[in-house]
Amino acid sequence: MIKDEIIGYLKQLIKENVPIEVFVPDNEKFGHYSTNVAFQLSKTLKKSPLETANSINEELKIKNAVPTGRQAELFEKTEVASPGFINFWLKPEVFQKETGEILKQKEKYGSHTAAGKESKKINLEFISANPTGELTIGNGRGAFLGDALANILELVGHKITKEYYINDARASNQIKKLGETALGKGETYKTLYLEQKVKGIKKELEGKSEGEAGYLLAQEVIKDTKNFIEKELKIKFDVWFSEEQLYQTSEIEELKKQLEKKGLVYEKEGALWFKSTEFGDTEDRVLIRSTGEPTYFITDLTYQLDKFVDKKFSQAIDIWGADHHGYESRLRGGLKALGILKNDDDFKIIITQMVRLIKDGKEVRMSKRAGDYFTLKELIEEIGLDAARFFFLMYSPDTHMDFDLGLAKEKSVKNPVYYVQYAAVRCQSIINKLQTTNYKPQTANFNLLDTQEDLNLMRMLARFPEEIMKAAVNYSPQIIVRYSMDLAREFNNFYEKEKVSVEDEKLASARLALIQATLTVFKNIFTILGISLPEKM
RNA sequence: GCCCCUGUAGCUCAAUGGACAGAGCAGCGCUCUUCUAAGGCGUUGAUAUGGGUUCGAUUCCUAUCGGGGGCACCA
Repeated sequence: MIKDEIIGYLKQLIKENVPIEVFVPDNEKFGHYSTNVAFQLSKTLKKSPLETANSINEELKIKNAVPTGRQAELFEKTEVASPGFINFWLKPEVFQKETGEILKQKEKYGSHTAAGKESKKINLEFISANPTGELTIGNGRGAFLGDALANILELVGHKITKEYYINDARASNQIKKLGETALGKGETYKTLYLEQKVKGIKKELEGKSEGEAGYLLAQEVIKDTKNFIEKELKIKFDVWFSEEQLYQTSEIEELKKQLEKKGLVYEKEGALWFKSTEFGDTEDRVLIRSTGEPTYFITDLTYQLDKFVDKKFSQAIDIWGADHHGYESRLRGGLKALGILKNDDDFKIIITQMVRLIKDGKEVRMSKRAGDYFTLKELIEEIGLDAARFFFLMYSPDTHMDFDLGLAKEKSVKNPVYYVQYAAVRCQSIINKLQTTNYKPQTANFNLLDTQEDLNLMRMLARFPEEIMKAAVNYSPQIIVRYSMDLAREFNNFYEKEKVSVEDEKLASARLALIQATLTVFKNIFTILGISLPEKM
């Protein structure tokens, strides 16, 4: 990454141990890249940030004057700006060379090898919806987030296992309630969707207990869900983990003993409680009910423990809906008590906030139980997978999203996803049209590309690996979505002002190669986000 | 009452503690004999409120006032 090269040079100059940050400033009058390191240094040096920045810049200038230094190949100009920023302008060759890298690395461009740093083995669990109905729009948010995040983390060199936890235990209350619904003895989950599923397995249900009936019905729902996730959402899970299977082992029992041994449990009113208040929870929680049945808590704790102990993941990432947030301190406390977590990040929980669905100016209440909810399936039928993915991914999970159905549908042409796709399709279309001419992009001389628009586009392309890294470190796919919009804008600007088919064939070849590089980055972005590249628009 | 998010432009959302707070949509005015006008250019417009920490606060702390969600021997 270009950014890292700059950091490398600064490290040679700065002996003090301070973090060196280099970033792309918002305003281009502050340079291609910029650093605030003088502010950090001024404290230890007891000089003003401006003085500090000036002395660093003087050293940079001296080194830059030596024609053999690599540094001299990097900086065109460095400048100090009040109150203490150092701004860098890089030579065109830096970006011209980087554009060549894109064409060389192709679909690998943007990825990082985890050499030097430890490549983590990460378990990423998401969706994990209860098998009591179809996936909701809220599930969709977690689904797309998890899928894109997996792609991003893989690009920076981690090994990701995508996992779906199925809450299908016969002994659980939820499955029993589902069974009641299946047998017509209760209406907890009564929906049209389930009624149809029940019809399909009427014979098998006869004479079954509630737990068994619920389990059977759950299997039908899961079959559907799995199919929907793979075929419609285009998400591929590595592991589908069944809660019921956990009940078949002795692991829950063993965990109970382990906690007892550590003195972290006590009995009260016939139930076994975990002292979760010792780990930051607001109250203690039941592990084993007075009926002798384990709660979801101990089952889940067993499951999470299994990720670290048996399967040897170095990090587990869970994506939850907002309604589960209260559960975090309990579960985290349990894992801490067992000595599993070295630091908080080992078990990373990402909470996605609610999606409010607005229809005709009014909020559509979504409840599985009420049965009048708008499903993810319906949403995708209405606005398409690309738009759905893009729209959900462009916002931070912390945002309480308002999703206006009418708007999404009616204005779908103006949805930002089309803006980005349009730019990519334009690239493709230019390539299709011109690649049959005498232009030879494979022998492109990028040094010929030196107009403002050429350079702006190349600079934007060169940021891609840096954006991937930023997105990975912050677990934030929305960074890539925002970047894709910036790139589309930069490309459209380029398109307005520069042409590929110019008289000078060498220049034309270079331009065509630049278009190819742009398309490559677009394709890589689309792969991360899971959206398609239309052939025509 | 306690806990988790959250309050930025007319609307939906951005901004690892950085410089003049950015986009899209909506509005207004330009722009297609040229590789896709689903494009480009210009323009109007915002950090809920009061303290604090800092060279620097939309960001961190605190109080107040709003909004969403959660507080089960459900999962």
